[in-house]
Amino acid sequence: MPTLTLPAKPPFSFRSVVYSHGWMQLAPFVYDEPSATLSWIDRLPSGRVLEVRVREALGGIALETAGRLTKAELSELEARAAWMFGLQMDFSEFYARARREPKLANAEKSGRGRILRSPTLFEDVVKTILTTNTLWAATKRMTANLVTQFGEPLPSDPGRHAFPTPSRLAAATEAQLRAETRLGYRAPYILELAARTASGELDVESLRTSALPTPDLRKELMRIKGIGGYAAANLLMLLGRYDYLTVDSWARKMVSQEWYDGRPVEPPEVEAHFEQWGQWKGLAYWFWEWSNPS
DNA sequence: GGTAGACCTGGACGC
DNA sequence: GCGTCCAGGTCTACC
Repeated sequence: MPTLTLPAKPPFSFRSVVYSHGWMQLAPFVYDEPSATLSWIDRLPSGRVLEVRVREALGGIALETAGRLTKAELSELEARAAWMFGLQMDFSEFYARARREPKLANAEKSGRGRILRSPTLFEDVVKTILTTNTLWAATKRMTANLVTQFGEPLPSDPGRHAFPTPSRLAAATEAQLRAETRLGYRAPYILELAARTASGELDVESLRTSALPTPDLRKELMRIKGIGGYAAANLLMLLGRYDYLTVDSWARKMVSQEWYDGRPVEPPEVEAHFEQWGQWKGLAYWFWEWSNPS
């Protein structure tokens, strides 16, 4: 397939999206720094498993993959890439406010705002659950185990796998997910999510285009077992809703150092510092230039 | 609605 | 080497 170029609404920075959070370190994503190329193994709804490679292009992204795709597959791939990189997202209102805040003065120039998403929201929900109450190294390990053990292999290189489908995960046992995938107590959460999604009882992908007010959407996300306040806020950010903060231990530490001289702070104190940003507070917090990041 | 205690795992740390 | 703490929290029971 020839390289496909997809335009993005300016300002756009491929690097800013890739480094927007840790997702690019999670399987099946692979980021090659020298060539500045993000690649992953994807499984399209048609059943085709392929490697997708994306790099920056003038005004957007350049996407390439091997083999001939049908028209429907090509269209699906374009839609996925547009969603993952938020190509048409508009942050002009956020930038207008950020220009008046020294700690966010570089946001527009650096094209900050877009946050890397996975091809499906199901994958993002699973990964988000795997970030809770654990170290980042363990999140990477659990995700890699899931992909290797349950993802469909790339035909031309069976050692590489796509993210597992809901039905494949639903067919796993809790014992397997605990003992072999090392998910611990998160195993029943992942299993229940996969089973509800595979059966059609839960349509997580529909939440991408939900018109629900953010508090209602948050409640909807929190009906998924394993998704609490932090995880819901993270998923809302991925959905382009920034009204809630992802207040975790790292956030508390940053706010403590920034405004409280290192004294331990609670979530309400973190919230208070970004309240004035209204619907943009999640982004203001996320891209804040902390004095002592660690 | 608010709070205490349990929960897998594994790296970091103190002894 | 061993015990304890805790991390990009959440759930359940109880009040």
